[in-house]
Amino acid sequence: MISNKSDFFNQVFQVVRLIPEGRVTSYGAIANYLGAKSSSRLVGYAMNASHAQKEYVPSHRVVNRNGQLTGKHHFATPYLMQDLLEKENIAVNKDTVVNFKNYFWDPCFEIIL
DNA sequence: TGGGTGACCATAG
DNA sequence: ACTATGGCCACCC
Repeated sequence: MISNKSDFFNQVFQVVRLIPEGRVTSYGAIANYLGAKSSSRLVGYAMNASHAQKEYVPSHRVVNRNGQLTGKHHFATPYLMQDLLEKENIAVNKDTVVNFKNYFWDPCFEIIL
């Protein structure tokens, strides 16, 4: 149980905050963890509002299932997302996380229920 | 109240 | 291998 509130957005934000430094996950994985596996679009939609949250949400650690930085245009600058990832020792090439599988962090598997 | 939208994903051709 | 399409459902007019 991530949050008592049934707020979908809130739950997404909570999960994203749990992503460790130097790791990434996918929209689908988060949606799956929240029990809405087909609603991965909602996760992306939620991230759109992540900047407005009181608590910091490391949305740069969330990429699509191919490891592509599809949301980079929604950051302050298009290169910010890649920049933040590289600061966490995650290599990015052509908008794609190198060795994405290696860094992949699946909430279902990593969070102890 | 209802329809459009989206930082996605899986499947079909 | 690549493109098209449908589903999904919370959110915002």
